[in-house]
Amino acid sequence: MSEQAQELAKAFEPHAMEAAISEQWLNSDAFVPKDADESYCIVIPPPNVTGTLHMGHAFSYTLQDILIRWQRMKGRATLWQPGTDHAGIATQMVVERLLDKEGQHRRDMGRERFLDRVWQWKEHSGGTIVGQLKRLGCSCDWSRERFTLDEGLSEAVREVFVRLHDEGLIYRGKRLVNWDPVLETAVSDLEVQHEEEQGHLWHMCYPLVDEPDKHIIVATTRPETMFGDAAVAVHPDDERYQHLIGRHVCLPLTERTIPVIADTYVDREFGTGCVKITPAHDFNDYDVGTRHNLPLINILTPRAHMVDEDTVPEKYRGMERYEAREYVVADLDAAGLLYKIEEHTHQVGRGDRSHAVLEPYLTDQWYVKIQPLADPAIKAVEDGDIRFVPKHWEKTYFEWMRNIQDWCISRQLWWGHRIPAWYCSDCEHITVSRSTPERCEGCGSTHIKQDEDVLDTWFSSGLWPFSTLGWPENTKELETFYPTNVLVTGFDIIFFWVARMIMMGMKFTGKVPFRDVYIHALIRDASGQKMSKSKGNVVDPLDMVEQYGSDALRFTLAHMATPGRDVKLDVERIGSNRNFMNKIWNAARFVFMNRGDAKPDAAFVPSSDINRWVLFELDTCAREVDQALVEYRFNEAASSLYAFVWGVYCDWYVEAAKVSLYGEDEAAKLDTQITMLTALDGWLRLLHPICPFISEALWQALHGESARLVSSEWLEQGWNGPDFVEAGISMRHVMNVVSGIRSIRGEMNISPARQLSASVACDTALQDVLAAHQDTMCALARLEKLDFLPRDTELEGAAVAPIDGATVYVPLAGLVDVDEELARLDKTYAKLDKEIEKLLGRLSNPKYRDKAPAEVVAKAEQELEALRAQQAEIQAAVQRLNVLK
RNA sequence: GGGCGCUUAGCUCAGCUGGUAGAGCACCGCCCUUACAAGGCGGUGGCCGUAGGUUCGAGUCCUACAGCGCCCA
Repeated sequence: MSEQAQELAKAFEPHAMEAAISEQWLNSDAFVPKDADESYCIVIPPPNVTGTLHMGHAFSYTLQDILIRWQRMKGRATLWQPGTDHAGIATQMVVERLLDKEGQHRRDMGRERFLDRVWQWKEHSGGTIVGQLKRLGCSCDWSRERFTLDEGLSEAVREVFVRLHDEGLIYRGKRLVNWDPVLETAVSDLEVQHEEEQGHLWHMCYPLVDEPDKHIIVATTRPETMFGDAAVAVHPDDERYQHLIGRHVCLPLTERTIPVIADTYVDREFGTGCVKITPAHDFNDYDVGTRHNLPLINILTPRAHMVDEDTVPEKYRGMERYEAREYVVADLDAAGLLYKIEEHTHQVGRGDRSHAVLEPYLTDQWYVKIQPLADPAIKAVEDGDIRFVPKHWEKTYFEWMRNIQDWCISRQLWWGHRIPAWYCSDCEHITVSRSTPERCEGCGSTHIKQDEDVLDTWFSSGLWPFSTLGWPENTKELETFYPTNVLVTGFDIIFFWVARMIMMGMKFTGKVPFRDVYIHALIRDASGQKMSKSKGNVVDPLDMVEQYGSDALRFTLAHMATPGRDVKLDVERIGSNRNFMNKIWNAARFVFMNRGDAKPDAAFVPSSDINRWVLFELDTCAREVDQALVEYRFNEAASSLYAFVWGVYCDWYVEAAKVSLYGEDEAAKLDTQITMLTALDGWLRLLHPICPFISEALWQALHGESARLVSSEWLEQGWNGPDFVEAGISMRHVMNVVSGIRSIRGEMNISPARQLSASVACDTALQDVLAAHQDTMCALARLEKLDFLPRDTELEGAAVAPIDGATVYVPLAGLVDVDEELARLDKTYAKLDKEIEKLLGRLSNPKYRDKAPAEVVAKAEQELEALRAQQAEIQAAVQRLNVLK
């Protein structure tokens, strides 16, 4: 037994092995890009610094690592740029919750102390996810790790802000925003989750000013906002209400009167066809208000309590919005002004972080004028400069980009990039500057104060592909790696992030940030539910790594990464792939036990068919894997490897190789030793991108401890010349014979331990081919004897397996009874019959013969002939057996 | 309301440019054969959601419908 085999444990044990390999990689420069003519770069979608690795991350990053490792092996200068995102709202919330437990609040602490606390927390737990990525085997260049709040990246943010501002593309405006009353910040349209909720439709009576005994009934889902009403609107063509347009109604519970206006926005079918218009608290009403020049009446505080102002009757001031609703409804009812209440389901907008019901709220915010940025970004995809994979995601992108709204970029948070704008208290001027200014740009006053707010996190993430490479400096990295090759991410952030990177990239570098956008699916649990902590159906990738090893998890994820479909993760699958890893492990052990003094040799041309055949199959597998990865078909790469390694190398090749390995012929033995090592070397290379740990460990066992697969070359041999093709054909026949015998054995329940003898009836040409592999067939089919008969020999008293070009006989003599064999033959006959009928149906159609390509017809005819021959054999066999009865 | 996706073996899913259905798991036999029982060998199982159409030929292309899911408003 060789040294390597002794070192390898009998069963695959990922823990220690993965840790050791990981350490080797991380303590070397294996992940640092080498110099090369061509480059390849992926920037990591930065995980949230507060986060821990979930299955979605594991999936996405596994796919990226596969691409990176594959390209690295193909010899490109390869950079996987890592980093994390400061995740403004999420991180601030986490720390606020911590403080809450200590009975503290950030407002009491003050900005500086609070931020100290967040940084402290970031230092403490910010590294968690990075450690987890390493555990997964991610081959990022960790020496280049970035954080969105780093100095360099912050500089990029200020640069972009100032430039956009100077060009008039960033402006400050007072308008309605989506306001989160719990977090007390504005959020963008994208951060609103619209959910259908059960609510009510309150029908309220607004009396007419000049006919107090008559009233208009308005229907609303938010009665408490009535204090902000500026009008009642009806549809201009609504015949029911023509006489009301232009008149006034009394606003109940107040002293105010408001006009009745006509606007086509009103849906005549909805409610009563009369709606209250509250311009300061509803997006649609805001537009109506603008058209009709209505006043904006704010009635809410930032925390969604009723304001302490004249607009709200004294009684309701300070009430929380839902409390106020109850009182308003009760008071209207008491006044006889509540007509009815209906059950009503409607869309409610909630904050995606706080889950609080958002308020349309009138505030001053900073906006990016987006259309000038969007146009080139749309064009880049239209022109094919950026390619979505799968392509249909383009539609989603276009749909959003073509209806894009100006982007609210200010957030009323503390954690993030502070807006580089200073307000002067002596004049109205706002100074926007890259560096902190001493005085007001307008009047020179020193009474300036920086904007309290920070920028939306996505504002900095949008710069990620070039800010991480050193922009705004013109760095070597930028020159080498930008535009990057592919962005790998989930569809859920096409708008949030992908679109913004394209817009910002085009604007500030003049180039697309990446050529391809590979959109992968979402990971769900085994029953198709989205994984979430609250549902408790989260499968923790680290648990899986713990249980089955990183390679098994990675292989499973790659295998399930079919384009355009969500992934239902079944833990059992990971278990079976762990078994695959064990299979690999043991196959390698076998090779090491039997390698002798041989070494793998990529230039070696084996002399035996078996050895040529396995290299031919390996070559095919290499092409398949390579092509699959070119097309981002990770599942096909995984399938090809599985089929080759298990189905070809382990199931057939290793078993067949034993004949020469255990035999006396030293030349044949060496031929096999070199081949099995060469093939192992080859498929470990192919396996490396998907299963880096086990492939690395075994490759080092193969080549010696100083060898590193991670920095080695991809397999590109070309074992596909005529000799290899021919060997493949010969082996196909050999395997047919073996399978035929195994079928008889299996179906007749003949013990595997029992040695059989068999005969093959075939023409001399095939006999020549098969005779060369007699030992192999005997070994694989467990035969003590195999002989050959002329093609049309009929052997009596034998079980029959017709195969392509031959008939295999296994003498029954005392093995099984005749009836059993007859039943088996019947079954086979019926199967063939079905096939034949199908083919006949096709071939008997003259149009088919006429129009189908000649080679297709010829193939069908050949098949038919072969099937008929097999059927004839069975028929003959049945007759012979019947004589015996 | 607009858009997108899915529907194939008991389960989870492959099936790329149309050539006549595959895998894993499960299940049923027989085996602890000196790499591996986390294994080996053999086997059962499918009107490819429904209805039309194009075609010599449709799981694959087109249309409609149904069910499920997602996104946007």
